[in-house]
Amino acid sequence: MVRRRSTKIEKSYHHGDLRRELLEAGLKILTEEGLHALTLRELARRVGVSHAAPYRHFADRDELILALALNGFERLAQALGEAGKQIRSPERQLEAMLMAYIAFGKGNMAQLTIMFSTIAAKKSETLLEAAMRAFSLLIDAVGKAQSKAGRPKVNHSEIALGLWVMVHGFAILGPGIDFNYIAPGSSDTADDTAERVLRLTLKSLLPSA
Amino acid sequence: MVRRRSTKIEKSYHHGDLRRELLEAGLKILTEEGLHALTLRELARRVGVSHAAPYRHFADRDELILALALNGFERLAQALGEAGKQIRSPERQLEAMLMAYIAFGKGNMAQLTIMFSTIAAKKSETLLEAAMRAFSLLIDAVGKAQSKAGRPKVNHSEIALGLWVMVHGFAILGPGIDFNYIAPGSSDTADDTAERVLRLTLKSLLPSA
DNA sequence: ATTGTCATGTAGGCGCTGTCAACATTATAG
DNA sequence: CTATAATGTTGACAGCGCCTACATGACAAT
Repeated sequence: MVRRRSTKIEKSYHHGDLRRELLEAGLKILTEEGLHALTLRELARRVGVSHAAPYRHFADRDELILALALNGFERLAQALGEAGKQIRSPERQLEAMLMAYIAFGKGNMAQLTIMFSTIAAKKSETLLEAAMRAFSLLIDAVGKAQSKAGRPKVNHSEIALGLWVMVHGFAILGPGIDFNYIAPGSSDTADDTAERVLRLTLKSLLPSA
Repeated sequence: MVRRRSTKIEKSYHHGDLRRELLEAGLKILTEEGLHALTLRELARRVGVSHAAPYRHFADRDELILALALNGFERLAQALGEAGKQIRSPERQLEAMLMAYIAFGKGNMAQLTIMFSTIAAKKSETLLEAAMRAFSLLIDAVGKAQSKAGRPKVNHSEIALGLWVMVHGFAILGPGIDFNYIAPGSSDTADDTAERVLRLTLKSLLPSA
């Protein structure tokens, strides 16, 4: 009994996969129009159900946002994981992960914002765990980069934390600030500037790189 | 003809200082309850005017938020400026400014968020200038710390940028993340952890510190 | 002082939203 | 096969941003 909407032929009373489609539509709205445009009624409209249907899957708007925040950490972890897939050098791999973080933020500003504002609201332990799962990828990468250089992993979690907040800052500030105004370097993009500063920091923090 | 509300005796048709009071009440709501609670009608209620009165001073809600973002950069610049007032050592002064940024974020999360999300919306040149005014304080501090060490100010704006995005990241992530989970150090607070990581980075980036 | 103009505040209404309660339909377990 | 739980619909309510029409008063020109 197929009732997926993919073929959009059947129109049964029960939708069949509403929660997933709500999340997909929600992510789309969030990405394209921002948090203010993310409304349960618009969501219902897009998916083709009544305005109250979403309440069967999310207690309220906050819970929808929380679900999207969770999805954000999962997608972030995946992006980080794939970033250095075919790079051998651990230092380059770390660098690729950091740039992947910034790229994720660039393409998912609103989601990145809710990811951390939701965490700050401290409503969900699950969300915190998802965040830690993503972050542990960074810690590991720093550790590998250090141990490849033959030295013990000194302060490697502190360094990872520092790098994390740094790329997060770049991701958040990047779209708004004209970095050339600040760090003149012929005529490079915000990404280039971020990369340059990041490399500079990396070289300072882990001398092997 | 005094008609300030401070003594709340007079009740004239015209308020006299509505825009200022709206901003004050708005900042209070923003700080205590967050952006979602910042509504023009609630604002009007608190100040004691009709629900449409605020529209004589702000074209719409976004413009109110923009004004609060501008106010945020002014308060941030002031906080940074006062941070190292009675510290002589340039390195310590820089460090104090960085910690002041984090402290500002801790006490003004919602405002800090709108400051940069509003900048990202690129609606106001004035706002960008205010941001640059605040940031230039950081650049100067880095420059002084470098030149005191007797060496040329190499990359000093890049370094300032790196530090900026870093403390911004700390300010945003700090309230949400349990840093001890990540960077175990007996049992220190998030602030302590931030300070430790910051000092570590500082020492790497400007060897004089 | 009188008057006209303009800034500022008020009253009421529109369409949107989140949320709830009551009801309809279907999946599914026993 | 049938009760029951899960899921979707309808209709309502209050609060919101924002608009228009109107009221009040500050102030400058006469």
